[in-house]
Amino acid sequence: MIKRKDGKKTKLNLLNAACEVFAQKGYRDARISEICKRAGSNLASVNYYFGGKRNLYGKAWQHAYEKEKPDFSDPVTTPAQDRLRAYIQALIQNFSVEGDASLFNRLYLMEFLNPTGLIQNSWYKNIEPGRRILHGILRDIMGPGVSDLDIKFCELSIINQCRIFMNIKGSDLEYLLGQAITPELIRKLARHIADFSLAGIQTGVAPKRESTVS
Amino acid sequence: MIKRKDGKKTKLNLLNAACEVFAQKGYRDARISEICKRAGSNLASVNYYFGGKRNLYGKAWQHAYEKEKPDFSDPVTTPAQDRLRAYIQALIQNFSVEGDASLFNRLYLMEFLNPTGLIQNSWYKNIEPGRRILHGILRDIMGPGVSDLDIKFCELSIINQCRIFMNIKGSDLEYLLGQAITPELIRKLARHIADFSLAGIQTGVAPKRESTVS
Amino acid sequence: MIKRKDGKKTKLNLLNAACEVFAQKGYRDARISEICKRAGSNLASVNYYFGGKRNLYGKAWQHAYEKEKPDFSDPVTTPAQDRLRAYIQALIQNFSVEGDASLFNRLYLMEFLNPTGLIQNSWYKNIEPGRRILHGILRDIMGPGVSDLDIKFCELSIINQCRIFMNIKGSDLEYLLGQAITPELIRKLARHIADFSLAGIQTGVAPKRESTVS
Amino acid sequence: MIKRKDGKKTKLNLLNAACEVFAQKGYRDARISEICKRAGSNLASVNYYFGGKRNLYGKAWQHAYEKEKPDFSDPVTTPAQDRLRAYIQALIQNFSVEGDASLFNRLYLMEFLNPTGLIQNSWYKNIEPGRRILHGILRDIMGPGVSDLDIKFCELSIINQCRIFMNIKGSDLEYLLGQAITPELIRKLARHIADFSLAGIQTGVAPKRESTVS
DNA sequence: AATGAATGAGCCTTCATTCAT
DNA sequence: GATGAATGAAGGCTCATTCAT
Repeated sequence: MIKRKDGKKTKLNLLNAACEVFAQKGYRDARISEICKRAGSNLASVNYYFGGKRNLYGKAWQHAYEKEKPDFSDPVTTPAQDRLRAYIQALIQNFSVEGDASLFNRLYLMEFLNPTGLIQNSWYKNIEPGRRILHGILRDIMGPGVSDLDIKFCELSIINQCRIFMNIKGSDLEYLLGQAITPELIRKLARHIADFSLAGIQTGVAPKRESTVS
Repeated sequence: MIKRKDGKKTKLNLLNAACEVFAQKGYRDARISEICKRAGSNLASVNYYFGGKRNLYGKAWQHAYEKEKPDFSDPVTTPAQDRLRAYIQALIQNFSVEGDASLFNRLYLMEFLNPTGLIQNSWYKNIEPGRRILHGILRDIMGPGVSDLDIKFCELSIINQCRIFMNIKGSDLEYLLGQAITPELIRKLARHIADFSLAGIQTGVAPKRESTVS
Repeated sequence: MIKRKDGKKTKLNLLNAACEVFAQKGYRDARISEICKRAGSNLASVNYYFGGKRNLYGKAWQHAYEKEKPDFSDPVTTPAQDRLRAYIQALIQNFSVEGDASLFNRLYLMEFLNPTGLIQNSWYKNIEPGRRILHGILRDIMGPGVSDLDIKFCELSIINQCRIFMNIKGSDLEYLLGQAITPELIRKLARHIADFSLAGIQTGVAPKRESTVS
Repeated sequence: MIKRKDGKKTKLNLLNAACEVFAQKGYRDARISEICKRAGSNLASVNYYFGGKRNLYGKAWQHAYEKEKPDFSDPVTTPAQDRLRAYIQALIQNFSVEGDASLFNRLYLMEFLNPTGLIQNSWYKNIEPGRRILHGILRDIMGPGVSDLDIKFCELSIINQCRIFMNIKGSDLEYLLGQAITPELIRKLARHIADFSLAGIQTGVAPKRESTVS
């Protein structure tokens, strides 16, 4: 069963294995020997296909993002508030695959903590597009009279609420909430965030208190 | 020949140096040689005083927390809403020392990503107390009729909003907001979070919509 | 798609590329990947055509010698002293192609320093023939009364003088002589060696001092 | 017998072992594992003491030179011709330690063939001084009327004659000469070179033929 | 006949730790 | 009590070679 025709497959195996191991162990603690073992390939294959551990890390990062890219493709005809709910739902799901920080999010934090310099412009390429969609939704809700900064503050409020799973271990979250994390609970949480945020957004609209005015 | 008088001082130097290096490089990339050099001590001193790199890491974690512990000691007589504003202010300041993720927060994320098992019960000992205070404030605002889960959801919404600096590089944040991060901007942000959250909290109170009811 | 028609050509390309790379980098530092790239052939072609790096090295050695074999074919009727001058001229040119040690000479030194055992009897096969010619010339000049050892000493004196370029970098030689190495200078040098040697040879002739007599 | 006090000794052992192994195998083929084994030290000791293989190579080169530095310290009152004989004797001995190319000469050739760039200015620091002495001797013999270039040509003629052992294996030389290489033979050879050269030198003097005049 | 995919052996280096002082 | 010398373990990478096509 010694195959010599699956160049693409082996590469993909390595990529997947790398995502898991890098996300689990971090760049330095990740052993290419383990990655190769999981991918069922030779120890030298990482160098052969990617030219080294560092390059593999960069490719794995991108690969993980592609796999988990959230889908925000709601028709513009949908009411803005419903679009926001869908957005939050997608985001929180994205952040909470498997209950713990998802593959990509772990890699994102890794890069945040120990920048390798191998992920060039990740923010602009990967994060920014999704944020722009949120910006559009918020503009629709808040109206043209609101300043861009106020909208951006709301973006941050919403996105960071959705990042629960990025900053806390599933087990700790369960301890805190006093109950197991079920899909049902996550849905409940998404609804809370949406309600909470829609109310918060109103603050920035209409009567326009002195709130964010210096 | 300035020897033999600074047993405690050397230990403290090591601790401070360790905080910096661990926070900067992460556990694996941190070199005890660098820590010792910064502390102005001998290469073997880490082993001598702490018995190894792993133990030093644990101690450094605690040390960093003590140094940055936020102060939530508002008198209970203060109106709950004002206490919440103060709480948020303290939290965001804690998270944003120097504009980037603070020392302790970096270590917190490190431990989150690569649990060493050396930080036993850190959550319960260090994070939980502060959370209980927030819980109390929210209970005061929302009243006794609200379920504990609803309050905890609000806790999460608030805390995570304050964690902005934990998940994004200062430079990326500046790009996003379109302006430099000044103390003034941070105050503005804190005010936004307070306003946004106070509005969001109301959702969970009074008319009690079907919100968090499954 | 220019395949399957150049078996011989590819082999020759490999041989030439190998000479260059081996001479430039030495046996160990030479990379067959580079040889193949220069030859415009496949990475596996070396093994296919030559059965491995070691064998290729041996073939390249021979190939380089054939390409630079000096021409000592002066008619025996020419006066012996003129034949010596021509010999020296040929030798020094052979050793100084391009101003630096020539291809073959580098390979010769390589093999001298790190015998691979692949160049069997190189001395006897390649060097010896030319030396015999010199021996004949010297015998003609010095006469039948001179011992073979004395003649051989003169051979060595002459040959080694011609080996200037084998032991010193062109740039160092220029520094030493205080001028650029031009064809003109090389001719001057050849003339010096001839004059110098012809005078030296006389020592071994005639009056026969106690010189080389133990 | 585990010693912890012989830092200097271990370093010296490594240096000596390195000279041997580098001279024997060349830079690339030399294994630091073998060097360490010969020095009776740990595999990591090369990095500890020298910071890597490359640095060790540079130090070994210098070390080998110091060990074999020829002694040309004849009083200036000695007749120039005798000083030349002594010089040649010293040079040929230097080049022929053990019958084969000596340690330093092998390293010299290695560097000549595969410049590492680690031997900075070695030529000027190590080779040049000895050459200047020869220059002085020749100037004394040839008189002030002779051009510098003519003297330098003679330098080259002499030095290269002495470099016999740098270019030919001892065994090949024995084959060529038809006898074993004994100290007696080497002395005889030195005498030949001196006689041969002294005669050659005369060419460049007195009547000043058209010799080196283009 | 000739090639590109894939491999395995081995080397240099790093670095936390230990030992003798 | 504290230090500098020295070590052992292990990891990433290189590269000639082999295999299946």
